[in-house]
Amino acid sequence: MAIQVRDTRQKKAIRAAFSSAARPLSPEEALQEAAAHVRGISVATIYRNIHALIAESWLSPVEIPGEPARYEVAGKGHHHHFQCERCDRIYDLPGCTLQPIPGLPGGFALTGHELFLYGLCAACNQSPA
Amino acid sequence: MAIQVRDTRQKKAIRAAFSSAARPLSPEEALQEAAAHVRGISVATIYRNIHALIAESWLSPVEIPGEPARYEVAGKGHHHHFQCERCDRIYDLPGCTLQPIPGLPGGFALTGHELFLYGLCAACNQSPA
DNA sequence: CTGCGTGCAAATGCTTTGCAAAGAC
DNA sequence: GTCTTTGCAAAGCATTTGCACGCAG
Repeated sequence: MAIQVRDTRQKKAIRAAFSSAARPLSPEEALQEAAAHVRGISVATIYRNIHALIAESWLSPVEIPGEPARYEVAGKGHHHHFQCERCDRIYDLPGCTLQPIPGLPGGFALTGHELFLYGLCAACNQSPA
Repeated sequence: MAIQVRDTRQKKAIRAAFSSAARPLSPEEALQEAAAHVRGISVATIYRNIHALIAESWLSPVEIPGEPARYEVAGKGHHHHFQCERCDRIYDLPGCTLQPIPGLPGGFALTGHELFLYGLCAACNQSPA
């Protein structure tokens, strides 16, 4: 599959969905957003365009432990994510405050890290249990 | 599905697989280990017993971003994991050195975290590229 | 003996892919 | 018009489940 180059109305809608979202979206969420502007858009198209946009470095994947991946517009620099345990939405957290990593077993080489925080988002935190 | 209570030869083999492993195992890895002792053991049995052992708090799941979950024997206390980018194996890291988490957006409540480190394990680090 | 647990195979849920038709340029 | 991208439906994986037989207690 070569990189997609044409600017179709589906691709525009998908870009718009991610651009206007304040948080990483799942393919399903992106589909719903995009479907509001392009009726009949299919999931396959969402997935194909997500991959194309990643190849263009316009999107980057946000892999959540034990959950389907989300995606967000690239270029935000190094940061981590917060998942709400009630609504399952993912939020961006500014920056990375990780201290120098300690005691790796001998012979191991470190190249990167991922940090996830869990809790309640503002919306869920305020609403009744 | 009620908790499984019988000590079948399959369950023994599965427990043995995780007990003797020095690292979290995927269901597939557990199957291969267990199959060496119980011929004809099926994947379904692996999954069913993994869930039963989790319900017994004997196993705990290790969810990896973007990868099928691994499982390890429970009771190790709070710790994190390291994934080798070459062989994809997961290793335990002793303890948690995470500093108090900083600037959460207003109204958010923190309840937990997950940290993953990536790099090369000792074995892969020494072998030719 | 009496069921619970197993193996098998069919069923999921999410993601990917083949193919003919629609549409970008 | 040409060649890419779409929509649909079928195929893939990892995991789950239904069912009849086999084995633990």
